[in-house]
Amino acid sequence: MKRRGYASGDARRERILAIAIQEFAENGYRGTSLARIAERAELSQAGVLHHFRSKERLLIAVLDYRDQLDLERFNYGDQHGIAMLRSLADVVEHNARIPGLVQLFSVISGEAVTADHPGHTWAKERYRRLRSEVAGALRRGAEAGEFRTDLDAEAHADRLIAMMDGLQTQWLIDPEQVDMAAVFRGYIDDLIATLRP
Amino acid sequence: MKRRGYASGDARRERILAIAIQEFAENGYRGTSLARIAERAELSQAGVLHHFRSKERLLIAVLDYRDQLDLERFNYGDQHGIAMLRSLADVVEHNARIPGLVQLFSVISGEAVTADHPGHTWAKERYRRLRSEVAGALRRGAEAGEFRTDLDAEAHADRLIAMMDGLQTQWLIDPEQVDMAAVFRGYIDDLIATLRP
DNA sequence: ATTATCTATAGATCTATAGATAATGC
DNA sequence: ATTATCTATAGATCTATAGATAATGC
Repeated sequence: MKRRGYASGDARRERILAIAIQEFAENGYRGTSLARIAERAELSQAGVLHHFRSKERLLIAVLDYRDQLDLERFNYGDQHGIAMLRSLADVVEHNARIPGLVQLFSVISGEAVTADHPGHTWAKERYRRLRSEVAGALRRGAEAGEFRTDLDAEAHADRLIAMMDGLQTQWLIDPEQVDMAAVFRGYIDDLIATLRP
Repeated sequence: MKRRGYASGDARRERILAIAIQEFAENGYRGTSLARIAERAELSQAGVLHHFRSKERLLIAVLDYRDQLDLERFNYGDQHGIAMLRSLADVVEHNARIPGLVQLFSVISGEAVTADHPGHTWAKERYRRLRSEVAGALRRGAEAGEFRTDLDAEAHADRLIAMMDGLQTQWLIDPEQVDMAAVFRGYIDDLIATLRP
């Protein structure tokens, strides 16, 4: 069995992770170099690889870390129906205040459409989980009488996720032009009206 | 004044362009190497740079070429109202048959959120043009009596573009799980019903 | 004369590993 | 003993340029 590591090591790992988030978000996986991360974390490049065995493992660690942050903030399983939809709008509003993390996700998802990208499996599973959680919450809303019972939960889940992602891309590329949070909230309001039984 | 180039050169440029589309689509700008393109086009890496003066210029040429293909297929300015919305659904259906080109756009847009990416300006202008064209076509639809007159054309344009892009990402990452064309057509149908005066 | 190629190479990168030394904490 | 570092380096890349040679077409 393995020991956990020394306290100074834990702190350093946190620091590397925080910097790696910024670098991957700014330059993607392929555009990011370990040397640059090492420089900013004030240790040697080999030092970074002592804590994370390869660049690929570092990316995975970053993605897991981000997922964990999300989970702490927003637990999809807790809500359903109209409350869940409004929570999604809150998430988008919150995201508008953290462009760095949004960009990480957006850039990596874009790169990861290729099967051999180290983030491919992560992205695939993330979408599957998100889709089934949102669809489930919609179905529970219909059962609770908040939505019409003939709604296509899967299709609406796909649409909701697509709308969030698509607005993110537009907003990141040209923030002046797109009020991501307002446009998404408009969509949610219209959707609630449409789905009313 | 400069001559246009010899016939054999034109053919070679076309070939390089076609291969570059595939490579940029597969690996992004940063993940693509001129050497690999050269190998596939059967000339030396320096030969590629004779035709396109730098890697950056090659990317720009690829993006312009793709825009031109799009323009030949679909002229947004020609249509408005419900017909325009149905045409958008046709475009998505067509895209489902050309994953390579869709992926090029998706990967480059993802990378290009960073301001220093060579495709950043291209992406920005592309979104602005698209947004104003779609919004204009919606407004003309309202004037023609097809849509209610209080519609927010800009917001709906943003939503439509976001839906197309977002569904593309999901579909590229996990084609089995998402029927991009069907989900988008469902959105269009619902939208037409909602916007009816 | 212009264009299309090639080889060779400068000058930067990059990741990952080997092997050494120092600090930590059971 | 384990962990945290470092330096040094192997072994691959990469882009862009210089300079030479061959083909094209006014």
